[in-house]
Amino acid sequence: MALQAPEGTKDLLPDEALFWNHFRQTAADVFGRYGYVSIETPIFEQTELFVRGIGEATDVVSKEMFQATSGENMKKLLAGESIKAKSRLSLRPEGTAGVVRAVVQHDLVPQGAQPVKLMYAGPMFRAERPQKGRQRQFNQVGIECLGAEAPSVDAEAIIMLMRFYEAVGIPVGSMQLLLNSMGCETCRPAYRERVKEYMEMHADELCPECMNRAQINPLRAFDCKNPACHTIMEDAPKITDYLCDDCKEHYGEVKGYLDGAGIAYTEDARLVRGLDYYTRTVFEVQVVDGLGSQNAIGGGGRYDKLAEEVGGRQTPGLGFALGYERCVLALQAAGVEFPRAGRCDFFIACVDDSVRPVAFKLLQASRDAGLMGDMDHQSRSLKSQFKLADKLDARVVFILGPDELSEGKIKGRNMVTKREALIDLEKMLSLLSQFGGQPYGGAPSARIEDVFPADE
RNA sequence: GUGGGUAUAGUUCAGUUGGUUAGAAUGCCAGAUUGUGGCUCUGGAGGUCGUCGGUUCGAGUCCGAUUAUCCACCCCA
Repeated sequence: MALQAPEGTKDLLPDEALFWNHFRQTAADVFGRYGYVSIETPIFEQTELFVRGIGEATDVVSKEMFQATSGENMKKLLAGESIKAKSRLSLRPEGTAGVVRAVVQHDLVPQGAQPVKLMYAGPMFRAERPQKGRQRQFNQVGIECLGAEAPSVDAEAIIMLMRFYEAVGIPVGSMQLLLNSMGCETCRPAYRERVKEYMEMHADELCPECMNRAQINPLRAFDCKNPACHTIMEDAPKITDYLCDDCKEHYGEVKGYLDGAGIAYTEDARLVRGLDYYTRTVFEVQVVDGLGSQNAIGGGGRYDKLAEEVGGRQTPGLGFALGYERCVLALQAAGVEFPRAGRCDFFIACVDDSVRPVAFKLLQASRDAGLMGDMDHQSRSLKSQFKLADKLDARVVFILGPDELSEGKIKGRNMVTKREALIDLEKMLSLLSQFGGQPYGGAPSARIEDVFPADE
């Protein structure tokens, strides 16, 4: 049997790849206005980064990471030998840890400096069982802001996130923004203890898994889908009642900024994110249609201790990530039209093979001048060539045959108006050559109207 | 890791209580008189029915295994 893409992976075929590019471009446009600039970090990192950054007890790290060890080291591991810590590599399961590592390594936020605002877009890897809205390799777009503790940064990022969804076409009414504060190192431990105590009081009513959570990370029990646990946890102590004064103030100011910007949100004391690094503000955006049970299209929060965790100086941070594939599902559910394939200025149709060399030369000159066009390479009938031109959505078809060539002309046909006219081949070539110089990547570029005016 | 569903043409799917040469739509290719697209019409190519085994005179159809995939749990974007 023919080989196929690995479990949980998906090819982005041309139309989809086109939309992925559009999606990233939109993100760059929106986030760029808020001062975010791109960063590219490796797709694999030392495993230790994720263990320390995300947390050893998290599901993401404890059971969902793809190891990416070299062949030599893999042999050693299989033979039961140990390898150096720095040789233990993993494919990144999320983007934040790598970005924070880069910020620390290159000291992008020197003491007392302005905060740094970074964005990224690319594939993440988690060895989970695939289902709707969940793949083993999936694409995320995310941002990280390091060096600023102010609540305005939190609010700004949330506003920016919602603006992005809107820009990319997700109906505002289909989204719900959930907001919570998880406290900091001074108030959360006490709160955790209270939740743990509460859970132990209700030990016989909670599922075994939640009782396990009570020991490792009690707050995660808020996420349990078991109805019984759900009702028990409804009455559990709420973090908002236990926030220290600083956290309470911070959270209040975030909400104030959001209110002022007219951003609707739902406070959800049960919103606890599954990554250990989160502190204070956490948020998640869910959609109602199209996503099955994986209904979060984006989420993030503040992580004021993460930089220290990976060996840097104390640097407050905040970020979010949004899942590309899930956004696509949400867009499809909302019936949003996807942008079609790119422009095609012209197509050169050859009446017979004798004119192909001239057509080829003209085609190349046109491309060098900045036009997008193509010709047939299979000696197809003129009729077929027109069909092909139509499929490419060419605006103009140039027809070149022995008749035209003998007079030094070429015929053009506007595919919309159906107007046809003969133009001088030499004039066309010299016109195109004026756009030479830096044909690719440069500004000067011919338009199809320059060569074949739309109407006269 | 656990549970359930599905597997037939490039794609989306039919296929009767097991019975001769496995179908449709769409896509692809070619024609419908002279060198011209979309619409329409006609024709054509394309499938060892996921794989292996079993029951049977006979299996796309029934049974088992296996693989893949989808959905759900867990968790996350």
